[in-house]
Amino acid sequence: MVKRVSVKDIAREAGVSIATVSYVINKRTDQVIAPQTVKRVEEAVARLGYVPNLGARALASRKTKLIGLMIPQTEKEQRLMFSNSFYGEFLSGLEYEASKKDYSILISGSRGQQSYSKVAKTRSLDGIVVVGVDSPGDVEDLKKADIPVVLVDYWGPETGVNKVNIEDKRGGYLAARHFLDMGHRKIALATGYLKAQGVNAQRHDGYRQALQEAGIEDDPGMIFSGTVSYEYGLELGGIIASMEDRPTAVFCTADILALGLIKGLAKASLRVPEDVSVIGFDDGFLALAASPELTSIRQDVAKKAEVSAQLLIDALDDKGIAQRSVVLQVSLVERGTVKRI
Amino acid sequence: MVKRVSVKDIAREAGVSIATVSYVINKRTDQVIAPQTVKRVEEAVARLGYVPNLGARALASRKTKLIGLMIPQTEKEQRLMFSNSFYGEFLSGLEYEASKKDYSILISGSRGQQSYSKVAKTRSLDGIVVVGVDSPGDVEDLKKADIPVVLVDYWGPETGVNKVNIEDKRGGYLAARHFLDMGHRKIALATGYLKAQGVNAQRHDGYRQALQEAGIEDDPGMIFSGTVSYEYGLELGGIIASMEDRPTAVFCTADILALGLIKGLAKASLRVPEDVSVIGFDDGFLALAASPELTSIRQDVAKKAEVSAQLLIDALDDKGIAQRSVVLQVSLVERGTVKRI
DNA sequence: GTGAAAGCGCTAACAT
DNA sequence: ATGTTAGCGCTTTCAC
Repeated sequence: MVKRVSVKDIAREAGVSIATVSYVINKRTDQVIAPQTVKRVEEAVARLGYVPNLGARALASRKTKLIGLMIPQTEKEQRLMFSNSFYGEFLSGLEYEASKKDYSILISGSRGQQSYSKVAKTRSLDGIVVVGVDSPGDVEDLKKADIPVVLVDYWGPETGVNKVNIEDKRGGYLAARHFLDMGHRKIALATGYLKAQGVNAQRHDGYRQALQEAGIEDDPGMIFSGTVSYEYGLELGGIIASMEDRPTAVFCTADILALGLIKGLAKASLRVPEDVSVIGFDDGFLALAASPELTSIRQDVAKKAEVSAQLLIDALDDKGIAQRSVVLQVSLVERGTVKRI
Repeated sequence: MVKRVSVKDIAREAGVSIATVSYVINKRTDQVIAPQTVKRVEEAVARLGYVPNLGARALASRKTKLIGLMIPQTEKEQRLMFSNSFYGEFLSGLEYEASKKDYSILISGSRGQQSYSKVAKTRSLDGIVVVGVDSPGDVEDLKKADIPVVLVDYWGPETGVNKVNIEDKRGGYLAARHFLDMGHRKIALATGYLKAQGVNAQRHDGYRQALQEAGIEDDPGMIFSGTVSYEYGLELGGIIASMEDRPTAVFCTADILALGLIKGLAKASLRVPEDVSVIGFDDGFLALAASPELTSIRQDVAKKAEVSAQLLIDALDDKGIAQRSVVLQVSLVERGTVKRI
């Protein structure tokens, strides 16, 4: 590595001390520096092409300006789950907001003994955003890091952390309610795993509540739970097509699941919505790419990311571990995959 | 922040010097430490729950174990382009490979005066991967960072950097050739912007070569260039549908473009492949989600990411800025969107 | 207004 | 086989 330009070099070049250089670089208002000194330093900075070394700054100031984004991993291979475009979109929004305040994003999973808190300490993260916490144990671990935390898509009761959610339960309710309004009675649910504190359990709750209100009793045979993937949807399409007492409608807790399902049904010569009605969840561009276009529960992922960044950065600014909880709205977007019967 | 456990604490606890602690922690083979001393240190580490501070280590060793991933930004809002799932998949693969060697990934764009080289210096990145370099100027800038670089999807002539590409030109050739073999003569191209050193220009070249070989002369009216997005595809669908001398086939340089196009055509009551044949590029899950399933040029994104990580880490290990170039294969995957005429 | 000096946590000569 | 010590580049009291 070529010789780095450091504060020392700037100090020499400008004929001042390194402390003064530091004051100028950080535009500190509590230190009064003569305007001409400021100018000399700034010129030296420009002339020598100085850029601060955030690592060194972090060591001295205990602030890295680094935010960790923890993403769930695929079961088989332990790869970060960016196949689901939801995560990419979230990252995109988070980075956008964070960069406005000069924070960078470090991506990580929690592989093996690489726990969240360990990554946080090793990398001296200022704060951490976790999407889809796996278990309450993870939250406990996270607290050990002793930095502001934002939990996204997690419905656990824990306090002392920030939370960002959407109205998952209402989403499930809206979907099932819509099916009911359209005359359906046999309504299936296709979902990711139903972890106790996860979003799917909430969506399931909402779905069930709507059915109950309509006097329809629980039918475990109508609940299909697996991975949130196109492949699982595809598989389900085949399974549902071959059921003897087939549902007339299926609520999928993710658009990607719905697309797979529609394809799976098509392979079994079942058409949507003529034979089976479908509602998805997310309402990303996938919903529009489907044919017919997918009726779906809309959530605003960019907003979710923006709010997450805001809560975290606010907490970081306050120097305290704030605790807030935000729940964003969802809505039903009607398109072409639900038929009145 | 609670008191951090440092090497000093471990040294005191184990009754050794901090140098010894460092040696043990880093399992250095050039230093011989008595087994029992190693044991004492390791016990102290476990007892006190010590985790190294990579920031401090970086300052002393000049290695951050940080790899920067630079992603193109959307024009309007300057958000990282994770809407295209290609980038998410790439990130996923890169992180997976990098984490095996204890490297973390820092995500960044190049907003405003935040040039690649500046980010690299500020964050003391060990190496950098840039997907879809914008301009030759960026490459020049990148070299200023003076660290190993991997350029992905960039066909410039620059030396001194690693490059990872796929057979873009051959992909374009295969697509056009296939249309020709199926009897098509009026073949349009739908693509992202044709930057001189970009992948689209290559795919365009291959497409054109195939047409030329078939004695078909260039027709600028058959080239449609815009953003790589579902929306642009949609728009094109409408435009193409209303052409008086409409093409019978369209080669899209991205699946997402093809999906939009198919939908746009459908809105104009044109069916694929009955009225218009379509071939996409990437062959990700979108190709399967389309109906009918999309004929597409397949590329292996996970492999691309893996190779990128490998080239970079090799260069990092060698302490030199190696220079290698890898070109991965593509192939035509026939599905249901091309009709023989 | 500005500077001297300590120290953040760690590595790497160089001693011993 | 282990310890001493000098930084890495920066911020931050505390003097002057």
